[in-house]
Amino acid sequence: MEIDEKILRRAGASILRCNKGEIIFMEGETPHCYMQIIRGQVKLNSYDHDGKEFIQNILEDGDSLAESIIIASTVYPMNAIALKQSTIIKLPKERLLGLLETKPELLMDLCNSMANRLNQKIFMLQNNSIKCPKEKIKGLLNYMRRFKSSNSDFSFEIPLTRQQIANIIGLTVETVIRNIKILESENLLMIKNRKIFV
DNA sequence: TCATTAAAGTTAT
DNA sequence: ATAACTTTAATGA
Repeated sequence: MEIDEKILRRAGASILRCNKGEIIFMEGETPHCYMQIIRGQVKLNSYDHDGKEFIQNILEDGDSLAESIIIASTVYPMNAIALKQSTIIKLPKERLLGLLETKPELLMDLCNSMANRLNQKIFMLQNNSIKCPKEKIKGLLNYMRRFKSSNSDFSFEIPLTRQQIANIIGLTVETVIRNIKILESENLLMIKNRKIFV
């Protein structure tokens, strides 16, 4: 979901700047504003009982932050933390709802974006229930390059660190590293300057 | 087999 | 320089 910045400003949006590592919202808080990243990178995460991080999503320029939660009128089920210095535009919930009423095109955008988010969740659920770590990693990498051509020419760079991959699929970095090397030896990916290409 | 721990090497800021 | 990330190795569940 990306609402034109001018529209948001006209509707009374404000700007929030945050530095790397800053918490934008936390699990359990009530959402008051629609938020959209103008520039930057934000992760949505949560922690399990013994503090192990689970990354739910990494969002970038133009992405909205957990819009389904505002619409559902619940409490945030995850934290949002800036991964880079970021500029975020915020619009109070009531104003967002007003916008959606006056601009029905936005409703369709919202619908589309929620459908995509739902698809992503379905994928993650299926992929993360796979036991074999190699297959889990393969699944994630394959999902990331879903809009690229199906034949792998190793032209798509995975924009994740190994630690991030591990925290998305619930493995340790070491296991991710070992299996990525196996996948490389099987010619299913390429490593160049520590970056993974599929 | 994978997680954990520790230690060291490499890259980015 | 210092932090962040990657890698290897040993050990244990």
